[in-house]
Amino acid sequence: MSGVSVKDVARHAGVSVGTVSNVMNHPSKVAPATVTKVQHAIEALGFVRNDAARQLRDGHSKTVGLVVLDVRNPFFTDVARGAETRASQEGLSVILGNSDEDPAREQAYLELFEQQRSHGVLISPIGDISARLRALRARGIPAVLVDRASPDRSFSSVTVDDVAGGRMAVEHLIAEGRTRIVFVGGPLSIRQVADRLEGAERAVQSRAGVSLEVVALDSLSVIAGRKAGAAIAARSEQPDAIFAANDLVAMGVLQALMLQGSNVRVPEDIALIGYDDIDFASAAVVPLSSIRQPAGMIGHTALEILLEEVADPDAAPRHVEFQPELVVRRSTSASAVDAV
Amino acid sequence: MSGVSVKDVARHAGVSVGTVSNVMNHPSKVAPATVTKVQHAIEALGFVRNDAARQLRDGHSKTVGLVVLDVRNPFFTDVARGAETRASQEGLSVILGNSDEDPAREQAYLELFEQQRSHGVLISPIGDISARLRALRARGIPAVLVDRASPDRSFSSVTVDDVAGGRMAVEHLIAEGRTRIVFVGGPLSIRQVADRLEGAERAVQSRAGVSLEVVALDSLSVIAGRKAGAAIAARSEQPDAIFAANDLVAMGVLQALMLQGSNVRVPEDIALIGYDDIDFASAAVVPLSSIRQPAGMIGHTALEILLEEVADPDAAPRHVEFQPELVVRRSTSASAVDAV
DNA sequence: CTGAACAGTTAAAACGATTCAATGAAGAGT
DNA sequence: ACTCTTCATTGAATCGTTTTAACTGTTCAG
Repeated sequence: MSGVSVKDVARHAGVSVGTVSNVMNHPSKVAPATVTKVQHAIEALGFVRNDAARQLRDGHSKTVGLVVLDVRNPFFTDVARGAETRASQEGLSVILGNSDEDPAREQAYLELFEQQRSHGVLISPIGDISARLRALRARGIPAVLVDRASPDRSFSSVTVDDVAGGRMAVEHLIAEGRTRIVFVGGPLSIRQVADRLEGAERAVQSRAGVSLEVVALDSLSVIAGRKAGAAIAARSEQPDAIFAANDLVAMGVLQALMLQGSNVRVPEDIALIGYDDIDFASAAVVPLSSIRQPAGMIGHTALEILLEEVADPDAAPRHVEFQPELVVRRSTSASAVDAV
Repeated sequence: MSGVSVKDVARHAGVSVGTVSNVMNHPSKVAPATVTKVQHAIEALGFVRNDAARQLRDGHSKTVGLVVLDVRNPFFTDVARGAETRASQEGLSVILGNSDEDPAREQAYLELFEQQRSHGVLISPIGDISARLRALRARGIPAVLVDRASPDRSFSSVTVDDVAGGRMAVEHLIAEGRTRIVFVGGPLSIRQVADRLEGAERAVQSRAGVSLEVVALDSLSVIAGRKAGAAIAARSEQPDAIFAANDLVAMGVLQALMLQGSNVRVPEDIALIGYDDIDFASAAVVPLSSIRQPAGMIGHTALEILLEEVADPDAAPRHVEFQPELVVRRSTSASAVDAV
């Protein structure tokens, strides 16, 4: 039922299997008449190449693995789309893996990509996986870190300057006259979170009379943000500004602050700024100020670098760092004309 | 450098390749002492199974393909997560393909899954692909339609009753006293959109004095919604309610209506309801009423059915239909206590 | 003490596409 | 008429795993 192989095509077309293969992979090496003859046979038999066999022969597959922290975060789906666009130009497919911030799942995906002998791997790591990535590299599978540099810079990376982003966010809050600032985010083991916090701390250090408190979360989700927001809304002494580690968290915080019964006004009582500038930020209850990152560009660039490493495995690692951008909307500035 | 094969493991452990394979796949057939010996060799050499070879041997891969209309729509990422959860219990991986509502890309993904001899395919189709799916089935790759039934019911499907959902949305608007209703959505070639519209029409038919106008879009995105919203805001004669074909569109419409300069109030002047109840709906400028679909459940169930079909290819197609649920928030009812 | 049953292991035959060295055929040049 | 190219095609080997049939001991029932 399912087994139509090159052999069948060859027989049907009256040529050898080698010729059938050439028609598909090096048509220029084959006489035009033969090409059409073979193509007719392929058509007639409904032949579809068995990718496993092809992969087995040439050692690696036509796929690129991408492991992200959270598929539900639009930032990462944008990264994925960027990577996919570039990949498809090379005839590669992107396999999207969702680690959900779980090191075990991250491992499982790397294992899968290794078994599949992927062309390469793009990863936004959660745990310390340099050992694992080194093993992959030894096997001929390069890796590019996305949204996070490797501690020892031994792997290429495409990042956004999260420290700068964190600083921009908090400097903006300070410029708006805020002094009691809370950072909401976590886990701090995620480098992006730690960096944004570090940026925030630096912004505060240079100013007298400004305090920064950290509310740690165990995941960067709307739900976690909601919980933190509710806790803050219930306090007797409230901060006058909140910097959320990403927009999902910010949306959750915002929901909690605006709940019926809470009498917190945003931005009058508490200013709120997020991070990523996802599509939904501008459509929030109160349009959300945020730090914009060029997500699609990041994916695109990461794949570009990966391709270079495939072509030249011994090339020195490259580190591309994009600069984030402050987007001011009403959640931090009552008078802001909301950018869209 | 990369080539550690069973043969190497076998030599290192002093056994035959068959035994190595048995250690990995049927450990009970092998003497305990031999098992540990082989495992040590695997460890020592850093052996990782070549999936292509395995696939080649047993005819099909350990992956399931999933093609969705739009990865950026949280509804679909939720479906994907549901499917992935179930799949990983069976040791299968889900390959997520994004058709972006483009039939050509949809084709490309099906082609890929066919070449990879996937276990099966879950698809939320854009074009008419029954012929293509029939070909897949003939090759032993079952398909389950997600969020859309096949016209001739020859393929299993997991759907939500979109006609009922559309009806619920518009009946709710009518119950709130609205009479000049606009449906914003498209393309109508997408069955979900057509069904939701049909439901809307049915709701209107039964009521006198209620009109329904259709504003067609060419894609279900925030951007497209924004454009439609702007056009509606600029009219001299405005509708008093808008039913958007999904939440992304609704968010776009909402952004446009609330722009500085527009003096449309939601819900006072125009009530707005979306579809899908994505996480962000409750965090919108004006919390968004919507029609909730059990996204994760849909993915989970679709995969479940797929597994059944893999086990028994001749089983009759199954059709599971979930019922949608109305979620009322402030965008349609000023007095609503916003559900979260 | 023979034969059967059984456990553990092995060697060899698949799976299907690709590639490369070898072969054949057809012209071109002398 | 002969070699020399050039072009098209072929056949066989190869990739790494799994499986099956065959083989070797060993144990045990009769």
